[in-house]
Amino acid sequence: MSNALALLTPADSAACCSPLSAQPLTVEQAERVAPLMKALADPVRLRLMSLIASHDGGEACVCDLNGAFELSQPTISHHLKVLHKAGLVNRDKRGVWVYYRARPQALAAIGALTGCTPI
Amino acid sequence: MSNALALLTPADSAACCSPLSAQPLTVEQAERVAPLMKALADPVRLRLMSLIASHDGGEACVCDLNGAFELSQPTISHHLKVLHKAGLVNRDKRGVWVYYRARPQALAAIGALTGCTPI
DNA sequence: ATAAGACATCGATGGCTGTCAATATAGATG
DNA sequence: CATCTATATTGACAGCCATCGATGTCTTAT
Repeated sequence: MSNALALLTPADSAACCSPLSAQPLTVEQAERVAPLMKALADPVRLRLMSLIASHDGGEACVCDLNGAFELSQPTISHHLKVLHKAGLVNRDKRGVWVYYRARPQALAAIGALTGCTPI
Repeated sequence: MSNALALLTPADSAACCSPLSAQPLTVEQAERVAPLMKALADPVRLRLMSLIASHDGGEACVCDLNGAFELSQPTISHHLKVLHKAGLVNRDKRGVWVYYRARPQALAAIGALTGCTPI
């Protein structure tokens, strides 16, 4: 699981706001960010990510998430796997339960392109 | 072409940074942002958007864009159409040439979720 | 050991997507 | 009008994706 987060050098980030508008993205930058955005570009996964990130401690149990959707348990499991493979969430099994924790750096990597980078 | 940009109320934006982590997205919010992100979640379209946004005057002629990729002209045309339908760029035909112009509000709508909202 | 619960994986299916070659459209120019 | 150039549309194809039911795995409880 290589990390897709080292997207921008400090110099890039200095070009606040929207580096995407500051200068053309390199092929490499585009190919690193696109999978992140793709993983998040789904209503269910956006809500999952938001539910996890806004939950107490920045993490949520799958048992909390399944009930929030009118989708089968395997489908939710699939979406969580996509988020996990993209590096947007960490997975932590504790006893019978599995907790997913948001990785703010991953979100920031997208925000760094489309919005304003804090620092 | 309904506008997909009125994503967050001023109250939402006040919750800087990463509203996605502040409270769970509503179904409606998620369904409005996801198509925007989906349109941008492709390496070619990310570069197209960046080329357009960073070009002089925030707009670029298709003739400038075709040469930047090793893809057929119809394929670039297709990707521009996707960006246009998502509301990420405006289309302006002037004579024989077509200019695409970035809509910063659209980018900001994504940045507002994943990063920090300026104002 | 057996059963029950939490979550993941598998296999299938219908729909969407990126790409191209071929063709169409429309404006400019001779 | 005929032609050239810039861009879009069409049709086809291979590959990916969201979803489900069925099943597997692992952990705890009885």
